[in-house]
Amino acid sequence: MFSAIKGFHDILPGEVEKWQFVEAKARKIFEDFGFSEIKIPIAEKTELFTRSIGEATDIIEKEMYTFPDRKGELITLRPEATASIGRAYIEHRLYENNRVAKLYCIGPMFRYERPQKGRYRQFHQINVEALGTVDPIIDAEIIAMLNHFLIETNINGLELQINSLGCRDCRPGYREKLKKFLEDKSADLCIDCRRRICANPLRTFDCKNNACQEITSLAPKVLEYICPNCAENFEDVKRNLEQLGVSYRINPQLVRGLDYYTRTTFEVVTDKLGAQNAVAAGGRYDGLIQELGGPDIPGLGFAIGLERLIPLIPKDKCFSAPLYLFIAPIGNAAKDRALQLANRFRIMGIKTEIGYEGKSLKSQMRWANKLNTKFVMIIGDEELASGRVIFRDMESQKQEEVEIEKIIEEVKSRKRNNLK
RNA sequence: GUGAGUGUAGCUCAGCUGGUUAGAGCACUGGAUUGUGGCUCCAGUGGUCGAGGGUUCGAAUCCCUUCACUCACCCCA
Repeated sequence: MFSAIKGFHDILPGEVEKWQFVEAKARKIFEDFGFSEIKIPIAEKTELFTRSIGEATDIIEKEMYTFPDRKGELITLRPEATASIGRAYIEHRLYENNRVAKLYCIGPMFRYERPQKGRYRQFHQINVEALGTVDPIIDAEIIAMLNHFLIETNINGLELQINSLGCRDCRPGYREKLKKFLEDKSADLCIDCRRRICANPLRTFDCKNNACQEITSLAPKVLEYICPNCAENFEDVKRNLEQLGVSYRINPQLVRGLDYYTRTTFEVVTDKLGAQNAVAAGGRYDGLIQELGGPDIPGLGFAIGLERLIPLIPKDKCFSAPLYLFIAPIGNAAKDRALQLANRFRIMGIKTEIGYEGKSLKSQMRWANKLNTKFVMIIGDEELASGRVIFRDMESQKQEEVEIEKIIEEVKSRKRNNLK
């Protein structure tokens, strides 16, 4: 017997309705905010990711699904979407006609990690990117949009945290200061943090070790070292968020894992998910497009982790359209007729189901009940002969014999009047 | 990659320190109700007890190996 490969999951009916709900909400809201959907390949040349994400990150070092294609070229299943969107943006010169490109993208990502709660090898993100402006208005706009989206999905208990990481001018200086601080204390740091000092000192802030946290809480904070431009920029973002009524908490220890982030960063966390608590996260990446070989164009964006968002959504908010009609045939001749009738209803846009396999009427009624249908149409030899079928209202338990054509007309007119 | 926990029916789980025919609830099928759902009652279908090896008169139970899943570290959405 086959099972899905480790860390890959099926999303079954009953669960998939939440996904549809979330995706529909995202599309509607993002379009209202002026974003357009972009569909991009799930695989890219490996170098695109090694260039953008950062050589020292775990994603590049050990988490990518990389393989040679038939000609020996290295291909990678995308571990994140921003690099691909950046590539598409440059390749199709989306910067030429539009001053600002506002894009979103929904789809799977792949990282070869050990699966655990909220972390899978194939996982799904909704990505949002705005390329082409440094205006801090758009930082606030995007965060406000994310905030609005999360409110609309009926999730509570989320916290929005923001920070600024500085720009390419001021970040290196801060990085060195932090590095020096950590080197002095390295004897008291855990083994992972000692490794981080060189690889990515900012990430020591994310360590869960108590001793490390005590030390990093005393470490110099980015916000104290960013240049006046970055500081002013951050003030603009905060002011705009306040004016939009978006509540946030400044977390001076908030850093991002990917190398390309600059200036504004943000993260939405929950306490209901266990260790993987970031539901959505993002920030600015002003150097990325140039790094990928494009013009020096700034950008920012965020990603929502759907496997993390969806468990938080109350189940009763999402359901598929209710079944309107269940046709229960008795006998083979009735089955053919049932199929023809069902087809007519379905073409009219009426959600209709049929009983299969010549099951007993009792069994079909049970099934119809389970499907929560509004009406059941019973059609057997007698009905076939008379041209009148039994039409049963499941809720009121009342049923009547009606001519087939009459029912079709009746349903049609109800649909016209939007009575379902 | 490291650590811990769990694998018994389609699902959720019982099964005591090894003891002979492996259980319950839900679900499914049939009947009570000859062609009528939800409630009730009765009956039935369904299991190589994750896999392999070992100890033993005897293993779902103890030991070893292995696989899978889960959670945590790491990493990150």
